[in-house]
Amino acid sequence: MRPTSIDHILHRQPTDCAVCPEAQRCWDGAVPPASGFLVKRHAEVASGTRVFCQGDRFASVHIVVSGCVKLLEVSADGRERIVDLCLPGDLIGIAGWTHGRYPYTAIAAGRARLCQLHWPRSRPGAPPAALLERLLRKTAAQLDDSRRAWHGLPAVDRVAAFLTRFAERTGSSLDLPITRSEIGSLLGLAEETVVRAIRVLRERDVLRFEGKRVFHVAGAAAQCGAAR
Amino acid sequence: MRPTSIDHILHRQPTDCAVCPEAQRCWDGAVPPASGFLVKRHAEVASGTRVFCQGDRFASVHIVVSGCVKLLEVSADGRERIVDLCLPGDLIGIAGWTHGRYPYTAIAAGRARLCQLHWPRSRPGAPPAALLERLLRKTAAQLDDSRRAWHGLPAVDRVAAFLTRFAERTGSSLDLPITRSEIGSLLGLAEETVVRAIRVLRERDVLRFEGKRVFHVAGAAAQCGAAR
DNA sequence: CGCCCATTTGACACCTGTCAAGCCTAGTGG
DNA sequence: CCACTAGGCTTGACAGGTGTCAAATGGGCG
Repeated sequence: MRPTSIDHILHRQPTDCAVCPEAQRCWDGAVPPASGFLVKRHAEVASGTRVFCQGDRFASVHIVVSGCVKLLEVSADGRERIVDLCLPGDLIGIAGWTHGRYPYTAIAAGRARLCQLHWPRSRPGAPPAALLERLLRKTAAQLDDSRRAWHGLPAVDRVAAFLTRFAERTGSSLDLPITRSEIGSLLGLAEETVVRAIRVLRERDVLRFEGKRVFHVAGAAAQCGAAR
Repeated sequence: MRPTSIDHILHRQPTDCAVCPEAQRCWDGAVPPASGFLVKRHAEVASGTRVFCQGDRFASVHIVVSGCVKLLEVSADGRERIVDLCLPGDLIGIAGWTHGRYPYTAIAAGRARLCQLHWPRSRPGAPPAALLERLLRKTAAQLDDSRRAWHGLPAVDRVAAFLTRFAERTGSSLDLPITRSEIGSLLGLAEETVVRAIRVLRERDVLRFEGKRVFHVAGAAAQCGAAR
């Protein structure tokens, strides 16, 4: 499917997150009204929709409300790599603020809903303090998460850790919105290695296939530690 | 050497970064006076000095001014891992703000100078907006950097990328403040693999040993791409 | 139906981790 | 000054894990 841009959906007035029932998840708690938490709420977009593109001038930050967004980076030598998979509550594009341009492309993986933060255009007009504080907390948490990556773990454990984390954040029953190849790119593994790792996990009853693409994860973290 | 704590050095009055000649590097530009950029400047500490400890209650954020600080994390299964190596300009400990406790231990690797940010104690009294903005920019940049990691690269390329990045930030002649074993922990490689990778790079004339521990890196990134 | 792509499986080379041993340097104490 | 030690560094042998290549299978969609 050819990726389509998200731009045509943006003709809305800003909404104050204070009146949004889902603000709890986005901001890790309630937000006070009229303190700068203004967003444009997007309609649900189809899988493959492009939120922004690597190299585009930074415009604003997005938050994932539902679904899943993948971040793709094309490195200097031309190889494409999946940098991260963003789930509800995750910030997207904040790195572009510092650099002036987005360092990666964001594409919806499966249907997704997003909010686009209202971002001041003028240079001195930075976002208000209350918003900055939440953004900083969230970004710091994401930085911490990304450091806690799957360094040095064998392939099976890496895949198990990825699936466990994914399941924890989406519910125990999950329908993976990305291909094995993309999981491999994200984890630094070959596609075939991911397939074999998933087979091992299924044989260990850590994963159960119900129907075709629906998985069930049962205490993968515990199994992982016990079985090493 | 037994790690000593940094606490005894903290009996200083806060300094405004606006009057500091090194603020340029810390904040990526000049900072306006009296806008909340207050720090306690630490005297240079010896290698092995502990800045804060994993599990300690969050107190404040530090910035590396000179030298090098390593972040250690002891995971749930007891294994120790080097999470990151922080160089001048890097923020340390911001993750503790969100979590309430520091998620890793920070220890000086080689002599280091640090500044401790003046941090409000009371909950509503968050840092001022100008400071928050810079912190957010820096944290976002660090997040972006950490995502650009060495995923999937072969060992030689990973070590080359690490050394190149280190050299870029410290100057072309470098004296590594950490052991091969620690580099391995940081990159997710075995100590012996790091040694062999360094030997390969030396044979390729990417690295040159001058004296005993002094290296010279010559266009490792270019070599790396060309030689794959 | 026929094509395209994701998934899966097998064979095989080689990269990397593990185990073991020895060397080198700095620091320590006699 | 020298022996001694501890820890970092290096090397070798070897097995196992992982990437690569190749091919078959299956599902979705025109």
